[in-house]
Amino acid sequence: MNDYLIYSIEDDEEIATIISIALTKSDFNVKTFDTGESFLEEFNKTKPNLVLLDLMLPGIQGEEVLKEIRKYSLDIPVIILSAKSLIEDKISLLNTGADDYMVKPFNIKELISRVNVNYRKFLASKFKIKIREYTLDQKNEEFYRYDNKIDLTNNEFKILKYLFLNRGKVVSRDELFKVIWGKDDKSNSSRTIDMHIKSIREKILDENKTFIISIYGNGYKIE
Amino acid sequence: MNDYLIYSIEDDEEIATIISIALTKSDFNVKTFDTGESFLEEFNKTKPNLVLLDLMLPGIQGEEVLKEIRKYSLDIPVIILSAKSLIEDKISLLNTGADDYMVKPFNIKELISRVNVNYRKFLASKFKIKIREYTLDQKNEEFYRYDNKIDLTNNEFKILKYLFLNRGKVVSRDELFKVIWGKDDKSNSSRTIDMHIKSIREKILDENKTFIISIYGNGYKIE
DNA sequence: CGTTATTTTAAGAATTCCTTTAAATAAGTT
DNA sequence: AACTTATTTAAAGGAATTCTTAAAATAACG
Repeated sequence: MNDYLIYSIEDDEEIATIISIALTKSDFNVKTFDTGESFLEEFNKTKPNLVLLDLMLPGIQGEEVLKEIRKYSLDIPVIILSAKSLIEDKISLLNTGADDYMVKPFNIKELISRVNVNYRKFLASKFKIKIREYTLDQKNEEFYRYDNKIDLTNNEFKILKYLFLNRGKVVSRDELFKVIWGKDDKSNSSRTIDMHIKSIREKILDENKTFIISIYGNGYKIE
Repeated sequence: MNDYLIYSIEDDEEIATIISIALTKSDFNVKTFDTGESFLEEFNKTKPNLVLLDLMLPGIQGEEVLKEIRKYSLDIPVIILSAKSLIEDKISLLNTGADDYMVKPFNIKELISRVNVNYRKFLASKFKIKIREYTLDQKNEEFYRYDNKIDLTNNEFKILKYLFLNRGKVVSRDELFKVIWGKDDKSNSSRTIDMHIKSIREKILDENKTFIISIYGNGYKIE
């Protein structure tokens, strides 16, 4: 299975099964939801790479679901799958931020092709890690706040990358020394890491220390 | 009119007119062609930002046109507009590299919406200049060969950017001095620009000097 | 073949980045 | 509140990178 996670929101069990089987055969990782509510609950925990969204759902409607997704991310592609063939609906949804719109009944192979259009683009962005308004690009060793590049020095970038890769975990100074400088010693005396953290915080506009958090007696972490 | 250039290939005069008027109203810059041949001739001179492509054309067929476009560029979005509603056609074209597929008769407002989906993405990539296998990103001050970032120093980047912006024109050392160092003097004695050119050529793998070309007695240029 | 321009090599100057030190502030403990 | 320990900050010297210059080697032109 490849690492492309697709959430499918579809209350018609038969259609949901067809979608799930076809995408799985194409090696995608699919998870199906029968309501917008159950999708959003999971969405708040784990973000998918692509969303297939039915419009007419029991409970919260598809359009509202799309708006919720777009509040969080402008990047996750959303393909609308709907029995509503009215042109007004299509236009409205595309303008609300949907990437594509297919009218039911649709051909499953066409759906796969349209998913693949987005998967191609995903492969190019694979090396990017996003946390809050920040994006760290491992491949090109770049760092962004919103769409703006921030120039970091070599060591600054390495430290930040290690914190990104260990999101949620407290990283000690000793650990950073081992990983970035490749040495075991000088842990207690030197304040050089603290200095780098300081200049990173300045550059990325985190002077309140809410992004890179100091854990007294233990090190630093990013939530 | 905005700076988004759309080529529409459509032999049905009535449809062509509708498309042209609607896109123009939405502030796009549209140029219409009634054959694949006439389109390709113009395409070889000027690249559009997006292509609307009818499949059934007199002479060369739409699918062949798409392949020609994709030989040159994987980036230019192509939306297929076709009376062929067979699912096999859709899938085949999407897999050949089309970004979208609309079946005729289509609603013109939906077309506009789908064009806008691509226009949004274009706005983000506006600051990139591509020449041969190289991409120069003015916004983030980055330089790429194929997909790989090349680190340039400040002055190296400025010189290369000026050559990119003046593609085809011979740029003298005096001109570079004025523009990049802001001074008029020291033109004849110093060899510092030559040194920068040398290290740029090394970094971007142009040691044969076929990309940055030396014009004896006049300066440098990029074709 | 002689002249002039460009490329290359090498080394010193300038700038940027890294590290250390010491003082100031903040966090936890009794 | 006072004490202890940790973190942050400011400043300065050392290290590394980038820029500039000079001079020799190579290439282009008439």
